[in-house]
Amino acid sequence: MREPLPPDLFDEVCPTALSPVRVGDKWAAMILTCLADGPRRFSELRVPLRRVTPKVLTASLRALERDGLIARDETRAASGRRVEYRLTPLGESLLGPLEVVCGWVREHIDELLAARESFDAARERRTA
Amino acid sequence: MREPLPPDLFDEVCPTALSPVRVGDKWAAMILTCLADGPRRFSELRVPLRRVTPKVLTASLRALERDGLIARDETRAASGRRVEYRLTPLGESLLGPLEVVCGWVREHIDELLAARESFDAARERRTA
DNA sequence: CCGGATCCGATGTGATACTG
DNA sequence: CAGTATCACATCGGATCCGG
Repeated sequence: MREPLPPDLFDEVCPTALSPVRVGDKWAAMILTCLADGPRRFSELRVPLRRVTPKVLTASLRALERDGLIARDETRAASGRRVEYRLTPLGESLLGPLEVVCGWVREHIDELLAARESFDAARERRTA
Repeated sequence: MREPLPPDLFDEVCPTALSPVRVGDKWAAMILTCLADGPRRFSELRVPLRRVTPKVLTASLRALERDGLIARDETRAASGRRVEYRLTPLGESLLGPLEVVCGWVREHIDELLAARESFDAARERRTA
């Protein structure tokens, strides 16, 4: 948690768009993962999620907050504004199931991609 | 499996739209569940999934087939056409994780709905 | 620093009608 | 029986610009 999140955390792994299993919207699973080991600031989350615009990140965070999976803590000080997001107990309880499906995807992503390629190739042949 | 699928199988339970966890598109998880105990014909699937139009059901089945999760078997006979869908080994391997997330939803759906209601009520107050 | 406002294309979902 | 064709609509994700 003390360490900042690496910028390439989701660059290669976790191709959410490719997985048949989704948690919340496009970015929700990554957000939960980022919060698994402690609270994070908005700008901290933007590092690994650098391909998402602020607006969309806000929308995802709001949706997770609405579901009671994360909580938002805002503190105003002379140094400026500080907003932190953290998992609620409910959000933490979702980490287990989330890891189960992530494990499944990691284990079978090759079969999945091969099946798609094969299917698309067969369709291509039929169209041609 | 020999028994037909009950028409109200998904009427109350499994409010997929309410769950933050999704498998494939809107109907994919229900389809996999229907196929868990054996192959089913297109028209058999339409019984529990009576709120989905043929076009959308076809699209869902195609998507699952593309991912290699189900297989499509077509046989033509004098009695007419017969198309059956069944889980592939890959599809069967997904049943475990699927049940894990379904269990989580069953266990926490009340907290989830309460959180949403509370959040929306607070937002309502702010707007007013 | 942490967003909101606005616009827009892509995608998902569905009703209705029709077909090999 | 097992789908297709067409049209319509809502939501999602993103680009861009703006604000406290």
